[in-house]
This record gives sequence, structure tokens and C-alpha cells, in this order.
Amino acid sequence: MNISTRTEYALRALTELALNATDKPVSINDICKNQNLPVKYIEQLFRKLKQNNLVKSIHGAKGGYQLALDLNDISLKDIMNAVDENNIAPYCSGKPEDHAHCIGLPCGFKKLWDEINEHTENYFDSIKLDQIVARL
Amino acid sequence: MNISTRTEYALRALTELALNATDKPVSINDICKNQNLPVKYIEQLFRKLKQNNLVKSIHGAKGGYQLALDLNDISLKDIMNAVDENNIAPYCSGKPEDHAHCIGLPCGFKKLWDEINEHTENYFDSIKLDQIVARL
DNA sequence: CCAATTCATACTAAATTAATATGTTATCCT
DNA sequence: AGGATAACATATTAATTTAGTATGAATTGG
Repeated sequence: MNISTRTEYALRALTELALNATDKPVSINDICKNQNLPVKYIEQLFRKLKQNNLVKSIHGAKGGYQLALDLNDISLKDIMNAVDENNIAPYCSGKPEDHAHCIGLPCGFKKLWDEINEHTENYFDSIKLDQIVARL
Repeated sequence: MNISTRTEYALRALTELALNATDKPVSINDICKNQNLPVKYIEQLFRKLKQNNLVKSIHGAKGGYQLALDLNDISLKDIMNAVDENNIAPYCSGKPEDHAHCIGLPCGFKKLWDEINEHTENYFDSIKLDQIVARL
């Protein structure tokens, strides 16, 4: 199990917005210069972050991105869900492919995966951007 | 973030050993027949499980595998570590590639990832095979 | 109008994953 | 002794995912 680099990148990038206290938007270019990240890749991630209402954007010159929510209203779980669509343990439920090996219905393992999904989501949801930024 | 199918397969397979209460070993063939898994792939996983001392094997005809430890001494973490070598959040420490984007040393994000690694490892280590089997 | 910027889509190279293929070695059973 | 069974070992492969690049359109400030 591992946290994707997409999540790592998105988190790094979002902390740049968090650290920029002014109301001026920050451009992808500046973010990537500061955090040493690939511009075009981060652009893609920010579009997903925007679709998930974590950031808002301002078009054109002097444009860029801002956080759409308070620092303590954005969790690591939110970020992960935004850039990284797959579930933690998608087994034994949902799509047919996900219970390809199930025996019986409901499969005996379903409860386990459900519990793991719930615990893990709760945990990552408890980690908010403000705490992360405070400890940088 | 997601739990690998390797882990899911290995867990399914190990529960077959757990459910087989007799002292006779269970063959990969029987495991895979019962759990609907690909034989040769499971063979590979069992070699890793053996290297990690989770199972022991008996060679030749009538041979097969047995658990090497008590059910409550095998955790989901043990299984994950055996079949799936990558860490949860390898960022900002260890290999050079893993802190490719770090700024400063130690990188400000290191504590976060360390905490996440520790919490998550502890969590999966708290889930033992006996609990899993009991709820099948 | 021009530069800076978001927005959108398509493509690509590398890595990982989930197997399959082809054996060898060890042990039981007749 | 010999055949069947099953672990052990390694190489190969097909599909998918990942991490990025390429190309360009739409929007806005100066």
C-alpha cells in the first residue's frame, strides 16, 4: 500500500497556496518553481482539485489559484480523493471486476475491507491542511 | 492509496490454511481451487510468504503449505510487507529518489509522512488473521 | 495587441502489475 | 523403481497505470 506521488505533489502544491497568505492568486508556475515540480503535470492535478472544489482559479494574466476553503476544512483525504480516484480496498463490492474472486454474496471478506476503508478514510480526513502547514 | 491485489490474494490464500484445522498441509492447487485464484501467481506469493516466515512448506506429493505461526501472530501488516515491498509514504527519507522534491533537510513534510507510516503500520498490525477468519 | 495564465486533450515512455511459460527438485505411493 | 504430485525457481509477456510531455485554445491584465 502506498500514497501516490499525485497526492504528494498535490499536497506540496496546496501548501504553497496555504503559505501565501495574501489574497492574490498564485500561478502554477510559481508553485512549481518553489516546490520543484513539473508544471504541466501540476496543471492537470489542479484541474482535478478545482473540480473537487478545493481551489478556485482566476483566469488570464496575474491569474492563478487560491484555496477555496479554510485550511482546516481541507483534509488529506480530500486531496487524495481529488487527484487519485481509486479506493483503498475496492474488493468484494461495487464493480463486478472488484469481486472477481468472491465466494458467496456477500463475500466473507467484505466486512474487513469495509472496515479498513472506513478507518483509513477517517484517519486521513482527520489530517487537515492547517496542521500540516503548522508543522512545516 | 490502495491495498494491492497481491495482498488480497495472499490473505485469501492464507485464510484457506487457517480454515484447514488439520495438521495436513494444503497444496497451492487446492487453495486456488477453493479461492478461485491463479495457481502460478499464488506460488510466487507463497514463496515470499515463506521467506518472511509466515508459512512453512512440505515438499513433494501430499505436500503443501501450513501456517508457520499462530493465527493471532500473523497480521495484515505482515502479509502486506511480505508480498508487497513498497512503503506507504516513502517520501522525504531514505533513497535519493524518495526526496527528489524535498526542500531543506530535513524536509518539512518528513514528519507528516513518518506519522502516517507509523499510524498505518500500527493499524494494519492490529488486524490479525484470527479476527479475520472469525468473521468470515 | 501581447504576455501571462488557466483550461483541455492527446500522446508517450517508463514502471508496475498480474499473470503465464517452462522447467527443476523433492517426496509419496504403488 | 517409477510415476504422480507438488514445491521451487526463473524468465517472459500482456495489460494497466503512472508520470510526464506536447500542442494548442480560451481568458484576462497591462
